[in-house]
Amino acid sequence: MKHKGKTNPPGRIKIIKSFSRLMGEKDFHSITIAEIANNAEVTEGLIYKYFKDKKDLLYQVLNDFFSEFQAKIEKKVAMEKTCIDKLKVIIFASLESYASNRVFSKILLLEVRNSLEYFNSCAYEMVRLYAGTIFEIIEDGIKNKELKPDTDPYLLGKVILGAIEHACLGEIIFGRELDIDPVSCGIANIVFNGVKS
Amino acid sequence: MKHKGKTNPPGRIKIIKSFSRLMGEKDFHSITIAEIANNAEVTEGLIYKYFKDKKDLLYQVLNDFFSEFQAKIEKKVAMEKTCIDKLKVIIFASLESYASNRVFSKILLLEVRNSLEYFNSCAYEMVRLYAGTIFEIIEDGIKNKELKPDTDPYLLGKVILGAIEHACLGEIIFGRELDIDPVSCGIANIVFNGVKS
DNA sequence: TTTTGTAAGTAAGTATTACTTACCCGTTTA
DNA sequence: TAAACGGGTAAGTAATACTTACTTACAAAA
Repeated sequence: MKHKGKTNPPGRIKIIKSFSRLMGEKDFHSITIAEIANNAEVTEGLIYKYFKDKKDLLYQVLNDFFSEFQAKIEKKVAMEKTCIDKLKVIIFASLESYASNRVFSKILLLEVRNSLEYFNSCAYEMVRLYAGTIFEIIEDGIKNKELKPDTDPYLLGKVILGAIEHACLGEIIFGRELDIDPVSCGIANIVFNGVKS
Repeated sequence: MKHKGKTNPPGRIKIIKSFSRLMGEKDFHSITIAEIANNAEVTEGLIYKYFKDKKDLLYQVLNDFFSEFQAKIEKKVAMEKTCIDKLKVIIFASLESYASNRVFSKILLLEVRNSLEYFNSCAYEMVRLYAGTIFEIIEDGIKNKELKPDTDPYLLGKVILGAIEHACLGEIIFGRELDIDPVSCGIANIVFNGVKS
């Protein structure tokens, strides 16, 4: 009997909590199903009631985190008027989320992209939405002349996303603190004004 | 009896070739040791003569690729005079290498960063060298006034690295062709001149 | 009130897979 | 000439992801 996803029973919650905790301590591959089950005080079999396999558990956890992240971003973006301010908010809020939720950022930036299944998951659907809003903001910015007319919106989007990710990658991997403010201002300054004098 | 690394026997070469071939077809985790051994026409045991474990094999292959990559970059950079031209060359050459060697880019961008062992490997040592040269070029560019004086060299380096990686990530993951020229020019244009009109 | 269906959870497997151990054989070297 | 060593094999072992068959509880239908 497979779980249909209509309810959220205590066992499932315990599994997700246990797994998230373990992801804070080590990498995905070195976490075992037995470990997750023991830690959650359920049996191994129950994990396979709620999750297709180990990776599905990873994707569902990411999906939960990303929903929250996406909602926060949308709300903050809606409060800004100009394209540049919206993008600045996205840069800041993304860095803030990555810095404050290490498990989330570890999963998103380091653990899922290596397998193609991920790109068919619900989690990836959300990521596409997030990227989509960035592209739209840029397109609007080009239309209303805030941004240079020859800007490639997709490329600019990728540059911003890549900059955000790479700027906090070291901190995420090595568990260091990240000083969000100067980093997000720095990225915005580089991308909007350029570094050539 | 462990291998000391003084020679490069045919078995070792066959293993590396076999593994590289398989990495072109699927992700690291779904490649089995048995598969690598069969494909290389050696026994599983031999793999553990030359490689500590499966991940060590991954790191050694990456190291081989990266040496080549690094040498090519260094040579091209040496031919340029200005900081901006040097950075442009790095952007172009990096994208070119990622696009022309998918196994290399898959390993570097998608398969190694999730485990801490990698950051103690020789391969990572080379990556640090590569990043180091970028930082140095930027520092020189600030000193000789090519770049704005308030530029944070480390942050700019990360933005460039992140932009390069993210700009070709989709193509690497989904095996699509990448049109290097417009992408590398586009990144350079964004980073050097900014997008604000 | 009985029955029936279903969701939550358990217990004991199985098959796969990374890794080990003990060994063989030819070349060099002390 | 024997010991050491490098390249390679064969047959294990231990661990770990995943399965299958089962129990219990409970709610709705008959």
